[in-house]
Amino acid sequence: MKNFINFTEKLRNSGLRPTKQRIKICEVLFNNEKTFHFTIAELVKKIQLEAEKKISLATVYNTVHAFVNKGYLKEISINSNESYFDTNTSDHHHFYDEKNNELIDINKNEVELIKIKKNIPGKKINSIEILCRISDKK
Amino acid sequence: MKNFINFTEKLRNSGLRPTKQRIKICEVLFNNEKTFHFTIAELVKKIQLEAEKKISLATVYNTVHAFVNKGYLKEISINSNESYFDTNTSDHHHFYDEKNNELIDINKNEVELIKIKKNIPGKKINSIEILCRISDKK
DNA sequence: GTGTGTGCAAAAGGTTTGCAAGAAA
DNA sequence: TTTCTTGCAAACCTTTTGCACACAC
Repeated sequence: MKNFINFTEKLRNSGLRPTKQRIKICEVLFNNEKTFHFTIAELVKKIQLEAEKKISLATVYNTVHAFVNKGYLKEISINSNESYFDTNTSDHHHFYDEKNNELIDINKNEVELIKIKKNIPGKKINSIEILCRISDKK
Repeated sequence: MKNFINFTEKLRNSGLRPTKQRIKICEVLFNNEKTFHFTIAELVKKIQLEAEKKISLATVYNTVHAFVNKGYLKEISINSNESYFDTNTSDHHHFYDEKNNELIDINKNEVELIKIKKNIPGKKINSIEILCRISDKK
Protein backbone atom coordinates (compact mmCIF):
# COMPACT_ATOMS: atom_id res chain seq x y z
CA MET A 1 0.00 0.00 0.00
CA LYS A 2 1.91 3.02 -1.16
CA ASN A 3 -0.48 5.67 -2.39
CA PHE A 4 -3.94 7.07 -2.47
CA ILE A 5 -5.27 4.81 -5.22
CA ASN A 6 -3.97 1.71 -3.52
CA PHE A 7 -5.53 2.66 -0.22
CA THR A 8 -8.84 3.24 -1.93
CA GLU A 9 -8.62 -0.15 -3.57
CA LYS A 10 -7.49 -1.89 -0.43
CA LEU A 11 -10.32 -0.43 1.59
CA ARG A 12 -12.91 -1.19 -1.04
CA ASN A 13 -11.65 -4.74 -1.43
CA SER A 14 -12.07 -5.39 2.25
CA GLY A 15 -15.58 -4.02 2.33
CA LEU A 16 -14.68 -0.69 3.93
CA ARG A 17 -15.82 2.43 2.13
CA PRO A 18 -12.83 4.54 1.20
CA THR A 19 -13.76 7.69 3.07
CA LYS A 20 -11.48 10.69 3.42
CA GLN A 21 -10.84 9.83 7.05
CA ARG A 22 -9.96 6.21 6.45
CA ILE A 23 -7.63 7.10 3.59
CA LYS A 24 -5.90 9.71 5.73
CA ILE A 25 -5.44 7.15 8.50
CA CYS A 26 -4.06 4.70 5.94
CA GLU A 27 -1.56 7.32 4.83
CA VAL A 28 -0.43 7.99 8.36
CA LEU A 29 -0.12 4.29 9.12
CA PHE A 30 1.05 2.68 5.91
CA ASN A 31 2.92 5.34 3.93
CA ASN A 32 6.16 4.64 5.72
CA GLU A 33 9.31 2.84 4.74
CA LYS A 34 9.28 0.93 7.99
CA THR A 35 6.54 -0.58 10.07
CA PHE A 36 6.09 0.87 13.53
CA HIS A 37 4.31 0.55 16.86
CA PHE A 38 1.86 3.07 18.23
CA THR A 39 -0.78 3.72 20.87
CA ILE A 40 -4.14 5.26 20.05
CA ALA A 41 -3.01 8.46 21.76
CA GLU A 42 0.10 8.64 19.57
CA LEU A 43 -1.91 7.98 16.44
CA VAL A 44 -4.36 10.75 17.28
CA LYS A 45 -1.44 13.15 17.77
CA LYS A 46 0.14 12.07 14.48
CA ILE A 47 -3.14 12.58 12.63
CA GLN A 48 -3.55 16.04 14.11
CA LEU A 49 -0.12 16.98 12.78
CA GLU A 50 -0.55 15.53 9.32
CA ALA A 51 -4.22 16.02 8.56
CA GLU A 52 -5.67 19.29 7.37
CA LYS A 53 -8.91 18.48 9.11
CA LYS A 54 -9.38 16.91 12.51
CA ILE A 55 -10.67 13.34 12.61
CA SER A 56 -12.92 12.58 15.53
CA LEU A 57 -11.74 10.23 18.25
CA ALA A 58 -14.65 7.92 17.63
CA THR A 59 -13.64 7.55 14.00
CA VAL A 60 -10.04 6.81 14.93
CA TYR A 61 -11.08 4.04 17.31
CA ASN A 62 -13.60 2.75 14.83
CA THR A 63 -11.00 2.66 12.03
CA VAL A 64 -8.24 1.11 14.10
CA HIS A 65 -10.56 -1.66 15.21
CA ALA A 66 -11.73 -2.20 11.65
CA PHE A 67 -8.09 -2.47 10.55
CA VAL A 68 -7.30 -4.96 13.30
CA ASN A 69 -10.28 -7.06 12.25
CA LYS A 70 -9.20 -6.93 8.63
CA GLY A 71 -5.68 -7.92 9.63
CA TYR A 72 -4.00 -4.64 8.64
CA LEU A 73 -2.92 -4.00 12.20
CA LYS A 74 -1.93 -6.22 15.09
CA GLU A 75 -2.47 -5.43 18.76
CA ILE A 76 0.23 -6.08 21.33
CA SER A 77 -0.86 -5.76 24.93
CA ILE A 78 1.74 -5.24 27.62
CA ASN A 79 -0.50 -4.86 30.63
CA SER A 80 -3.94 -3.57 31.42
CA ASN A 81 -3.03 0.02 30.67
CA GLU A 82 -0.38 -0.28 28.01
CA SER A 83 -1.43 -1.52 24.64
CA TYR A 84 0.22 -0.98 21.28
CA PHE A 85 -0.71 -1.51 17.67
CA ASP A 86 1.77 -2.73 15.09
CA THR A 87 1.68 -1.98 11.38
CA ASN A 88 3.84 -5.06 10.91
CA THR A 89 1.25 -7.79 10.58
CA SER A 90 3.67 -10.55 9.68
CA ASP A 91 4.20 -13.43 12.04
CA HIS A 92 6.80 -12.09 14.48
CA HIS A 93 7.69 -11.44 18.10
CA HIS A 94 8.64 -8.55 20.37
CA PHE A 95 11.09 -7.26 22.84
CA TYR A 96 9.52 -4.87 25.30
CA ASP A 97 11.98 -2.42 26.75
CA GLU A 98 10.65 -1.81 30.25
CA LYS A 99 12.84 1.24 30.67
CA ASN A 100 11.75 3.15 27.59
CA ASN A 101 8.32 1.57 27.21
CA GLU A 102 9.16 0.63 23.68
CA LEU A 103 8.48 -2.40 21.51
CA ILE A 104 11.13 -3.83 19.22
CA ASP A 105 10.35 -6.41 16.56
CA ILE A 106 11.94 -9.83 16.56
CA ASN A 107 11.58 -11.50 13.19
CA LYS A 108 10.35 -15.03 13.11
CA ASN A 109 13.70 -16.18 11.75
CA GLU A 110 15.48 -14.61 14.71
CA VAL A 111 13.89 -17.14 17.05
CA GLU A 112 14.54 -20.83 16.88
CA LEU A 113 11.44 -22.83 16.06
CA ILE A 114 9.05 -22.83 18.99
CA LYS A 115 7.80 -26.26 19.82
CA ILE A 116 4.94 -26.60 22.28
CA LYS A 117 4.68 -30.16 23.51
CA LYS A 118 1.36 -29.66 25.24
CA ASN A 119 -1.76 -30.25 23.22
CA ILE A 120 -5.34 -29.28 24.02
CA PRO A 121 -7.78 -31.79 22.53
CA GLY A 122 -10.23 -30.24 20.09
CA LYS A 123 -8.29 -27.02 19.87
CA LYS A 124 -6.04 -25.68 17.16
CA ILE A 125 -3.28 -23.10 17.45
CA ASN A 126 -4.01 -19.74 15.83
CA SER A 127 -0.85 -17.90 16.73
CA ILE A 128 2.22 -18.12 18.90
CA GLU A 129 3.68 -14.89 20.15
CA ILE A 130 6.64 -14.21 22.35
CA LEU A 131 6.95 -11.13 24.49
CA CYS A 132 10.47 -10.75 25.79
CA ARG A 133 10.87 -8.10 28.46
CA ILE A 134 14.24 -6.40 28.55
CA SER A 135 15.88 -3.63 30.50
CA ASP A 136 19.29 -2.01 30.88
CA LYS A 137 22.16 -4.21 31.89
CA LYS A 138 23.22 -3.18 35.39
CA MET B 1 1.24 -20.26 52.01
CA LYS B 2 -1.38 -22.51 53.52
CA ASN B 3 -2.91 -20.84 56.53
CA PHE B 4 -3.59 -17.73 58.49
CA ILE B 5 -0.25 -17.65 60.33
CA ASN B 6 1.71 -18.08 57.13
CA PHE B 7 -0.14 -15.28 55.37
CA THR B 8 0.50 -12.98 58.30
CA GLU B 9 4.19 -13.83 58.17
CA LYS B 10 4.39 -13.55 54.43
CA LEU B 11 2.78 -10.15 54.41
CA ARG B 12 4.88 -8.89 57.27
CA ASN B 13 8.05 -10.17 55.66
CA SER B 14 7.34 -8.23 52.53
CA GLY B 15 6.64 -5.02 54.37
CA LEU B 16 2.87 -5.19 54.07
CA ARG B 17 0.88 -4.92 57.25
CA PRO B 18 -1.20 -8.07 57.74
CA THR B 19 -4.61 -6.46 57.83
CA LYS B 20 -7.86 -8.41 57.92
CA GLN B 21 -8.54 -7.48 54.30
CA ARG B 22 -5.17 -8.54 52.98
CA ILE B 23 -5.29 -11.84 54.84
CA LYS B 24 -8.74 -12.55 53.48
CA ILE B 25 -7.52 -11.81 49.96
CA CYS B 26 -4.56 -14.11 50.55
CA GLU B 27 -6.94 -16.86 51.61
CA VAL B 28 -9.06 -16.42 48.51
CA LEU B 29 -6.01 -16.38 46.26
CA PHE B 30 -3.53 -18.75 47.82
CA ASN B 31 -5.52 -21.29 49.85
CA ASN B 32 -6.12 -23.50 46.85
CA GLU B 33 -4.68 -26.78 45.71
CA LYS B 34 -4.15 -25.40 42.26
CA THR B 35 -3.07 -22.04 40.97
CA PHE B 36 -5.62 -20.18 38.86
CA HIS B 37 -6.26 -17.20 36.63
CA PHE B 38 -8.67 -14.41 37.47
CA THR B 39 -9.81 -10.94 36.55
CA ILE B 40 -10.34 -8.21 39.14
CA ALA B 41 -14.08 -8.54 38.61
CA GLU B 42 -13.93 -12.28 39.30
CA LEU B 43 -11.83 -11.74 42.40
CA VAL B 44 -14.27 -9.18 43.76
CA LYS B 45 -17.12 -11.64 43.23
CA LYS B 46 -15.18 -14.43 44.92
CA ILE B 47 -14.41 -12.22 47.91
CA GLN B 48 -18.04 -11.24 48.24
CA LEU B 49 -18.98 -14.91 48.43
CA GLU B 50 -16.30 -15.95 50.88
CA ALA B 51 -15.87 -12.93 53.09
CA GLU B 52 -18.17 -12.08 55.95
CA LYS B 53 -17.53 -8.39 55.40
CA LYS B 54 -17.28 -6.54 52.11
CA ILE B 55 -13.84 -5.34 51.03
CA SER B 56 -13.88 -2.09 49.12
CA LEU B 57 -12.93 -2.03 45.46
CA ALA B 58 -10.08 0.37 46.12
CA THR B 59 -8.58 -2.06 48.62
CA VAL B 60 -8.85 -4.95 46.20
CA TYR B 61 -7.03 -3.01 43.47
CA ASN B 62 -4.51 -1.75 45.95
CA THR B 63 -3.82 -5.25 47.27
CA VAL B 64 -3.65 -6.92 43.86
CA HIS B 65 -1.14 -4.34 42.68
CA ALA B 66 0.89 -4.72 45.85
CA PHE B 67 0.94 -8.49 45.30
CA VAL B 68 2.03 -8.08 41.68
CA ASN B 69 4.85 -5.80 42.81
CA LYS B 70 5.92 -8.27 45.48
CA GLY B 71 5.86 -11.05 42.92
CA TYR B 72 2.96 -13.00 44.45
CA LEU B 73 0.87 -12.53 41.34
CA LYS B 74 1.63 -12.24 37.66
CA GLU B 75 -0.37 -10.22 35.16
CA ILE B 76 -1.21 -11.62 31.72
CA SER B 77 -2.64 -9.11 29.31
CA ILE B 78 -4.60 -10.33 26.31
CA ASN B 79 -5.66 -7.02 24.84
CA SER B 80 -6.51 -3.56 26.03
CA ASN B 81 -9.64 -4.70 27.81
CA GLU B 82 -8.86 -8.23 28.84
CA SER B 83 -6.29 -8.72 31.51
CA TYR B 84 -5.83 -11.62 33.88
CA PHE B 85 -3.84 -12.29 37.00
CA ASP B 86 -2.18 -15.60 37.70
CA THR B 87 -1.46 -17.06 41.12
CA ASN B 88 1.15 -19.23 39.43
CA THR B 89 4.22 -17.02 39.53
CA SER B 90 6.63 -19.59 38.21
CA ASP B 91 8.27 -19.14 34.85
CA HIS B 92 5.68 -20.48 32.41
CA HIS B 93 3.58 -19.79 29.34
CA HIS B 94 -0.08 -19.69 28.31
CA PHE B 95 -2.63 -20.86 25.88
CA TYR B 96 -5.43 -18.40 25.44
CA ASP B 97 -8.65 -19.99 24.33
CA GLU B 98 -10.29 -17.32 22.20
CA LYS B 99 -13.61 -19.13 22.29
CA ASN B 100 -14.00 -19.39 26.05
CA ASN B 101 -11.80 -16.46 27.01
CA GLU B 102 -9.75 -18.73 29.20
CA LEU B 103 -6.09 -19.03 30.00
CA ILE B 104 -4.39 -22.41 30.30
CA ASP B 105 -0.90 -22.81 31.72
CA ILE B 106 1.92 -24.29 29.68
CA ASN B 107 4.75 -25.37 31.91
CA LYS B 108 8.23 -24.31 30.98
CA ASN B 109 9.18 -27.93 30.36
CA GLU B 110 6.31 -28.30 27.91
CA VAL B 111 8.01 -25.91 25.50
CA GLU B 112 11.31 -26.61 23.84
CA LEU B 113 13.99 -24.16 24.85
CA ILE B 114 13.35 -20.77 23.33
CA LYS B 115 16.39 -19.32 21.69
CA ILE B 116 16.28 -15.70 20.56
CA LYS B 117 19.11 -14.98 18.17
CA LYS B 118 18.59 -11.24 18.18
CA ASN B 119 20.44 -9.25 20.80
CA ILE B 120 19.93 -5.65 21.89
CA PRO B 121 23.21 -4.07 22.98
CA GLY B 122 23.18 -2.86 26.57
CA LYS B 123 19.97 -4.69 27.36
CA LYS B 124 19.36 -7.87 29.31
CA ILE B 125 16.41 -10.23 29.12
CA ASN B 126 14.12 -10.21 32.13
CA SER B 127 11.53 -12.68 30.98
CA ILE B 128 10.34 -14.56 27.94
CA GLU B 129 6.67 -15.34 27.72
CA ILE B 130 4.68 -17.10 25.07
CA LEU B 131 1.02 -16.46 24.47
CA CYS B 132 -0.46 -19.09 22.23
CA ARG B 133 -3.94 -18.32 20.97
CA ILE B 134 -6.14 -21.32 20.35
CA SER B 135 -9.68 -21.97 19.27
CA ASP B 136 -11.91 -24.88 18.35
CA LYS B 137 -10.84 -27.10 15.50
CA LYS B 138 -13.27 -26.58 12.66
C1' DG C 1 -32.05 7.45 -3.04
C1' DT C 2 -30.16 4.06 0.19
C1' DG C 3 -27.20 2.70 3.36
C1' DT C 4 -22.90 3.34 5.62
C1' DG C 5 -19.66 6.43 8.01
C1' DT C 6 -18.60 10.58 10.66
C1' DG C 7 -18.61 13.85 14.38
C1' DC C 8 -20.00 15.38 18.48
C1' DA C 9 -21.23 15.07 23.04
C1' DA C 10 -22.89 12.24 26.37
C1' DA C 11 -22.50 7.78 28.69
C1' DA C 12 -20.20 3.92 30.17
C1' DG C 13 -16.65 1.15 32.21
C1' DG C 14 -12.82 0.39 34.72
C1' DT C 15 -9.24 2.26 37.67
C1' DT C 16 -7.27 5.78 40.67
C1' DT C 17 -7.34 9.42 44.08
C1' DG C 18 -8.18 12.27 48.26
C1' DC C 19 -9.40 12.38 52.62
C1' DA C 20 -11.36 11.21 57.08
C1' DA C 21 -11.74 7.36 60.11
C1' DG C 22 -9.76 2.96 61.74
C1' DA C 23 -6.21 -0.47 62.67
C1' DA C 24 -1.41 -1.98 63.28
C1' DA C 25 3.12 -1.07 65.14
C1' DT D 1 1.37 8.02 69.18
C1' DT D 2 2.71 7.45 64.67
C1' DT D 3 2.28 5.38 60.46
C1' DC D 4 -0.03 2.62 57.30
C1' DT D 5 -4.51 0.98 55.49
C1' DT D 6 -9.31 1.18 54.52
C1' DG D 7 -13.65 2.74 52.64
C1' DC D 8 -16.24 5.75 50.24
C1' DA D 9 -17.29 8.79 46.71
C1' DA D 10 -15.65 11.68 43.49
C1' DA D 11 -12.52 12.19 39.79
C1' DC D 12 -10.30 10.39 35.82
C1' DC D 13 -9.27 8.39 31.45
C1' DT D 14 -10.10 5.65 27.83
C1' DT D 15 -13.43 3.65 24.98
C1' DT D 16 -18.19 3.19 23.31
C1' DT D 17 -22.77 4.78 22.03
C1' DG D 18 -26.69 7.38 20.01
C1' DC D 19 -28.21 10.27 16.80
C1' DA D 20 -28.36 13.78 13.17
C1' DC D 21 -25.95 14.99 9.22
C1' DA D 22 -22.80 13.90 5.33
C1' DC D 23 -20.91 11.07 2.00
C1' DA D 24 -20.08 6.90 -1.01
C1' DC D 25 -22.25 3.98 -4.09
